[in-house]
Amino acid sequence: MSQPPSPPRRAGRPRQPIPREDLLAVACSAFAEKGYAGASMAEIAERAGLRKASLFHHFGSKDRLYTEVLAETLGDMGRLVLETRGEEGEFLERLDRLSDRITTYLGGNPEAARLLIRELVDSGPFSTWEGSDIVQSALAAVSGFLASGMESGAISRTDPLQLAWSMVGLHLLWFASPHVLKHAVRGDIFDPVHIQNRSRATRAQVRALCGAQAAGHEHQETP
Amino acid sequence: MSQPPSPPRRAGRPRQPIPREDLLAVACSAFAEKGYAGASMAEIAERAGLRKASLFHHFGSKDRLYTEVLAETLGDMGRLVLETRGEEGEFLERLDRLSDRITTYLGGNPEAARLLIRELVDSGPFSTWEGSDIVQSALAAVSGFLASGMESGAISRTDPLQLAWSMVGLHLLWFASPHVLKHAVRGDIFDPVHIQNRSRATRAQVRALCGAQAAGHEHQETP
DNA sequence: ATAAATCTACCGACCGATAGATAGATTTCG
DNA sequence: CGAAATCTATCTATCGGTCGGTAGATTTAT
Repeated sequence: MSQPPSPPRRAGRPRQPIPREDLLAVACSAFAEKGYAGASMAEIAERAGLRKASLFHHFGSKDRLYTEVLAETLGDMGRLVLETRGEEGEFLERLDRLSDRITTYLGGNPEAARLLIRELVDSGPFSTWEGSDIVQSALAAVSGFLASGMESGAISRTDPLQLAWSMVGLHLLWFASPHVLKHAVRGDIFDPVHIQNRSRATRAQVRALCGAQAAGHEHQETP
Repeated sequence: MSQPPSPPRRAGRPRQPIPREDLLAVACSAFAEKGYAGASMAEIAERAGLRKASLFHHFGSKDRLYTEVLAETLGDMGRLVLETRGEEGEFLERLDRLSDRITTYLGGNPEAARLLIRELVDSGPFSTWEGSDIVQSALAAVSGFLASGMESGAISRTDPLQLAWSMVGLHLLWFASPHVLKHAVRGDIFDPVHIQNRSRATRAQVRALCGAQAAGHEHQETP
């Protein structure tokens, strides 16, 4: 599972330093798998192929490393929503686009969903920091997007907040519980085939959840 | 935040021992808030008003304590599903009943949703134990229930697994992220008023998600 | 009834391991 | 040279867990 006494690099400035993004990627995977408390700096360092002290040299503290990792994923998701919300086109079409983008992103980044869901559930030391604002604004953005769909009559009128958060749960939990689903589906949910299946399913589910018609006819007449 | 040198009880057999269920309740709350890795036995003991050594006297190990806590909540949820599935009545009516029961349970047990979602997301040391089977069978039960609804034509025909897991996410995330929602809704989501709101919302959402008609008319004609 | 024996729930003190974090030496790049 | 990146070594705090003991409660023997 690991090479125990590995002196991974010799001391001194290396010919080729480990890229910062690689360190972040390893940390992201560790935090996603074990959570903030469960992942140790030593383990992250070992996985990345350097020593714990070097990790501290780069990031100062575990908090800052986690924050940096989280900000990246959180930023990606936020941008996804904002981008789709700002585009032109019919509402239902953009709603589909949003579902597809989220599924594609979460499917392509197996750590993202777990990392996010952990942060949302945690009441840890990060419930009051800046990242919390990002979550709040992202939630507001989704709610606003859905509300605009209700205004235009494209989807049923309900509480946008409740709808938004149910959508978030619907999207996140699937990709956040790969080992539970591993038995149920036959194989890895991050296989391209399964991702495409999920993509199709979520698009339809989100539409249904929002109270839109099935795909095919894009506008409705109110009876 | 804590009383530092508190000698909570004196040694020797107490006149009134702390009930086991109280210890479990405290542990449940701790595990729900901070996760398995984040919650320490010393902290649980302190919250419960005794010493760490006494906790080990009662439960033997952290693993066993956690297992006991989790088994309780997991059992409750499983029973909920099985019970509703086995009842008589129209499918949509039972689907509503299931939504209501889940919302009532999660709303009445603020730790449950977080504890469950943590277990589902974790790939920790418990992904291969007996509790995993409970999760699997619960998932199968929900899928089977939905499949029966598709057979009878009460809801649209899709992949029961994908639908089931989306439903789980929809239900769990709301009650698992109280501090995120605290800003968005005005107040505590575990207030009876908000629970009732959520109850109404989820019933409608689950129906919509499953591709049923809005509440009111219980059967449909296929055009 | 009462005294001895046992049981139960608790405690303080401790253990090895590991956590996050720091200091200082070393080596290499620019 | 000086800054950057890495190492080894170490610190302190805390982790899960153990040990031996203590005193009130319960049971048993006489």
